[in-house]
Amino acid sequence: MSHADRIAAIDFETTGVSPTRGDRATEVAIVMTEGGRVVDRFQSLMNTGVPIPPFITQLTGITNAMVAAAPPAAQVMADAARFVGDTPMVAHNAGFDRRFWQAELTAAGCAADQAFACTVLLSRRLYPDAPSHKLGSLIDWFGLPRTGQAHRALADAEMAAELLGRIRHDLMMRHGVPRPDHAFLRELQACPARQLPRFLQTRRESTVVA
DNA sequence: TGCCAGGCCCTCTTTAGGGCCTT
Repeated sequence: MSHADRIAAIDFETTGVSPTRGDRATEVAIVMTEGGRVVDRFQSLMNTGVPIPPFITQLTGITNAMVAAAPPAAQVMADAARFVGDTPMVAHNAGFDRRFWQAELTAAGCAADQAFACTVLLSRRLYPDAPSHKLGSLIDWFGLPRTGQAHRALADAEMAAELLGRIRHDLMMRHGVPRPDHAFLRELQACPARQLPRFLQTRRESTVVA
């Protein structure tokens, strides 16, 4: 399997939704996939010194004591950046994780130029009849396994990787796209829903000709 | 507790409003 077939699924736990308003990451996890298989994992709590609101602790189970005992955020992010390298990434609601990825790497003095694809946008394209496009709801809807504690970074990154696998599987088996790589996923998520059938047909035809 | 932001997406739209999704 070629290195070019790698995609890294990432998930952050944070103190809130807005890094521009002072929210910081509390935990990051990255699940490395290659040809649809999980080949490596990265996970760490991180300490930014920013207190975690009580309702966030209730949601995630991550306490101020836990992050106080964790390595500094800059060290964790430097390790995460090395782990990812130039691998393209995917996240569930990628705009959120991309903002924290960029903000935390910038704060750590690292570059952050990885491309992101979004499993929310892809799921809305491919599964418009899903009752909900929340990560856990989609996992349950597909009957995919839940591993670990929901709303912890590694469990959510694992679920995002599973959802990505399901998306690529359906693109191949149901839509006839032979190699739904990261660049294709980004084209697909940007395609207006109305144009989706034509987009997929064009992809099939161009692949057959090639 | 759940607003905070940002972006997508739908509609009773486009000179707007509101739901969804992430924590």
